[in-house]
Amino acid sequence: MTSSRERIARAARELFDQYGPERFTMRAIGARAGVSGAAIYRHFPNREALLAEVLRGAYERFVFYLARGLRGRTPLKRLLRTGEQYLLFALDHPRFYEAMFLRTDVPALRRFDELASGRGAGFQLLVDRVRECMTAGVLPRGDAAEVALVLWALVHGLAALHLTGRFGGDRQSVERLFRRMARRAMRLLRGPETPGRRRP
Amino acid sequence: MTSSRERIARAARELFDQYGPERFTMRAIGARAGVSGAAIYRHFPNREALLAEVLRGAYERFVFYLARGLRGRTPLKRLLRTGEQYLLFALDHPRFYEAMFLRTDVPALRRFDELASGRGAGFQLLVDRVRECMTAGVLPRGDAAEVALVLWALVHGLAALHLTGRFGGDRQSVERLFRRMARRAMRLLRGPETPGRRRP
DNA sequence: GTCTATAGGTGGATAGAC
DNA sequence: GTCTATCCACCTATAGAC
Repeated sequence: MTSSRERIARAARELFDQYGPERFTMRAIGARAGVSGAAIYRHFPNREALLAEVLRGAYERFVFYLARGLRGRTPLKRLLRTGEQYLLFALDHPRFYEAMFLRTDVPALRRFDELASGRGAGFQLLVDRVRECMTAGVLPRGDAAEVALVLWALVHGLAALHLTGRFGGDRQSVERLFRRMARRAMRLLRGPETPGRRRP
Repeated sequence: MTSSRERIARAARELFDQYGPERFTMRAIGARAGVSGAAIYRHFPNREALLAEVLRGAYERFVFYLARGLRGRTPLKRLLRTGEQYLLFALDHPRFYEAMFLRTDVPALRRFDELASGRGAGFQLLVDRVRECMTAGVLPRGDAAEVALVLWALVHGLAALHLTGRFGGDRQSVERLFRRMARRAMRLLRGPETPGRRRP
């Protein structure tokens, strides 16, 4: 037994996940939920509130992806896996990712600036993985937040260039490039002071 | 003596540079050029064509920025400068940069996919700088296009996170971080095989 | 060439019947 | 609660007077 509100929220979420904000119209959402556009206003005050609910769910899912990075057995693997899960979220939910990290013209997003910024829970998860590696001596000690920012820029840049069609390849090629990139970055981030394994 | 066509094109360019595609309406462009919205259709067939002209100019300016990277005195400096100029274009013309590299909902942009992709003149300039470094032995030999792609992702990620407000800092802090990032990346990209200057 | 007026479309939101 | 009808705002583009 699903209520109308649930069906509307579900329709809105699916519509946004598939097509992004452009087709996120009250009429289209209503049609998908089996009601008129006007009926939605009995359950949500306006489009903005409905969109906010959809995006809240997207951020939850995003953090859920990142948290899977904790499953790795070593600090380095946890860091790599966190980055991989970040990319997977972008590839699995391109419209969500675009809205969350690429666009600036979705007013409802302003409510979530905290979540999708250097102050958000997602980024903090990455910083924690970097710090963990530094503590374990896998990465040279330093500003964990800055290293995390560089890694974020790397994977975000890759995801963004792919999602906007600048990369030109398919999903598989992006995932492969990410793995090569991540390993190279980690190898390099050990710094010239510790090439190979001279200082364990 | 400036023709109406020139005044309209100029108004359109300035309007887009300042506010992006949202406010790029025929009425607003006409108002800025001192004519009505309808008058524009005597000089351009439709909004799309006018937008295409604006974006063509933006890509020219973009390549002009990148070409300044050629002024550096060493291969490494030319590469770093190319990246720096890339970032400067993004910071000087954020609305252009957004439209060219962040957005997917500007139909007129599809005409320029070549230019803003891995097959474009801009990217080729970067690949050339990387290959130059490899030839000079500053970078370890390898797939120049792939290394260029990683560098592109890095600087694009930084520009994109900044422009969408995820970075949180001001323009200066981004430029500073870029320089630290670029130097670190170059140091690291020499690879663990050649730390310091063991193989000149 | 430029104007005003307007056609024609889309989309958010409300009114009032049921 | 849900419907249809409608209002309002805003956009591109065209028609026809000047």
